[in-house]
Amino acid sequence: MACWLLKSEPSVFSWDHLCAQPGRRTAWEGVRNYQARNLLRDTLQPGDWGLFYHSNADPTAAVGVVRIVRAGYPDPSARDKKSDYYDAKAAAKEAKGLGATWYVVDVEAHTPFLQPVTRPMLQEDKRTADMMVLKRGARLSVQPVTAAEFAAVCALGGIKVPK
DNA sequence: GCCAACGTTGGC
DNA sequence: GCCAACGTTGGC
Repeated sequence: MACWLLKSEPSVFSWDHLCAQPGRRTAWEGVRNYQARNLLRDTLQPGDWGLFYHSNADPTAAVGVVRIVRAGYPDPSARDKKSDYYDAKAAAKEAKGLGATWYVVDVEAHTPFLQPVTRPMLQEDKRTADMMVLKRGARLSVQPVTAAEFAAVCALGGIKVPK
């Protein structure tokens, strides 16, 4: 069972937005970075855990645990003209049967943290201080997290490590 | 709002 | 294929 950190700007899509979705689940749309795309397409698996992280936020923090509930499949927003994430080139390629460019997984809200685990908290705790999200210039929106880091963040958030 | 870091684009 | 210019991300 792998663990991940999923970044989202709460002004665009927050934990509360996720919880308001039918079934508290959603397709993790709009990732337009090849490295993150590869993880979504090839590596994330149903049953994996994710830390939902609010970037560009006040506070910038991990706010809850999500579960990956569907493995990678083509991102519907890439071919949806009405979507902010529409990608004309990718849509044309997909329409010709040449395969999708962008991928999503489905995620489901599992447990909110009792308190947000803020960036300073992550920096100060030696169990989490090496997390990728804290590195300078770490822009990857889907990041691997170790099981130990995941457990520590859950503890800091005041919840039991889900299993 | 600033700006450093990063990824992508495009001229050559 | 190189690399400068550009746009975006995201912490502060």
